[in-house]
Amino acid sequence: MQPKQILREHVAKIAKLNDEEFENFFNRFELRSYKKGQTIIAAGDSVDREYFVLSGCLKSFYINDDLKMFILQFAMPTWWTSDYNALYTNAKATISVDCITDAEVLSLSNENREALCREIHQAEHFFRWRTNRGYVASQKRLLSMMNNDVKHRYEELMAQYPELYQIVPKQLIAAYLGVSRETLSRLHH
Amino acid sequence: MQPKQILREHVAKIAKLNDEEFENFFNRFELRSYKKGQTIIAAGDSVDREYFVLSGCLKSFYINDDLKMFILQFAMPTWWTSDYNALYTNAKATISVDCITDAEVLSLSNENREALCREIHQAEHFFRWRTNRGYVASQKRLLSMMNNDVKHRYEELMAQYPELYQIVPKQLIAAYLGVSRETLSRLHH
DNA sequence: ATCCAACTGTGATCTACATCACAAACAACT
DNA sequence: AGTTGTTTGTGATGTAGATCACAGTTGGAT
Repeated sequence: MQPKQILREHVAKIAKLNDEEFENFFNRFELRSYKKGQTIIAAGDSVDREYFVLSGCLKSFYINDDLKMFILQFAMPTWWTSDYNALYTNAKATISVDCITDAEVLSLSNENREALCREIHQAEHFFRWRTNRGYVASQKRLLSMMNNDVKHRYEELMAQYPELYQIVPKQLIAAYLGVSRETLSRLHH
Repeated sequence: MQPKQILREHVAKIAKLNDEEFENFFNRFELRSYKKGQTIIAAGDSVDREYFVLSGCLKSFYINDDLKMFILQFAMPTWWTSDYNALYTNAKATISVDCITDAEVLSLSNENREALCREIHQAEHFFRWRTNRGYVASQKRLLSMMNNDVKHRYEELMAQYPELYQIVPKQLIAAYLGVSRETLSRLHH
């Protein structure tokens, strides 16, 4: 399917844009391709874009002082990702984003998003709902983190995204669950 | 300060509403007062409102099968709270909200929020930014949960909201940090 | 002032998970 | 096919924090 069509169907679920509006909407994006392992945002970078995944799988992650990695999100097709704190506040990135597989994305600058939101009321509506969903998902994950043990969290993740099992090395799944790769490996006993 | 003025200043930080628009905005809210300990949303309820805190302190929390409580948020003046999952999806509440102290709030129905967002572009803008901030804060907390030990998380919380120490029983602070009250108590050694 | 309920501190013990160390399996490139 | 790096499994040991039990303390209601 065409990038334009993918985005159109995604947006149509939430916002009603006529052809002219969607044309304007789509034209604000840039199509980009990345290879497996390529970095899109590195910690320390200035961040002025967010990314809508068309194909492949990205991860957004934080690396602490002991060089331990924590994964915030696996971004699959039709997911959005960036370092939103940096993007919204003009701070330097503390979250990095890179490619787990080859990937195609549509990238949108902060400036263009805000322009769209100004020009097209329904665009603002769309981005409001997108973040609402993200917020609810993030709270759910926080609760699961506090409430459930690793096994439970692992099964939850696999139930929700079975395709991850194929694509993503287990040490990355461990970094998402907030557990050591050794402990994750021992789960199958 | 008057409820109207508190809301006006809060909204003005993000959205530009003229007098007429703000009048419409404000009139959609209902002023409510609650006593310490009163429940605003109980798990299992239908949820059709969210709450803007004028004075006092609320908590939003989840209680698991073992009757253990986890606190999502302490809602202080100018904070918003609800069970947003339930509110957005029309599901029954899994998150409860009640009053840690006597409190005054402005409540806004889902319907009225959506009407405002339809009628006033800047209202939609406001609610988009409010959730953006919440989303970023929630991700930060998730990372801190995975990365830092209890002591670190406790100091972080106290640095950010020193007033909590006075108002909130320590067992509730423990429930926010995701730790037992005994462990929190032993932190001061 | 007194009573009851909610809150806080502290010891003893238990457990989920981390860390370290090493070996085996797998993939990728030349 | 062989070399190199990346990923996974598994044993041994260490530790942060949970849980249970009980005592002391605070605070609101009558």
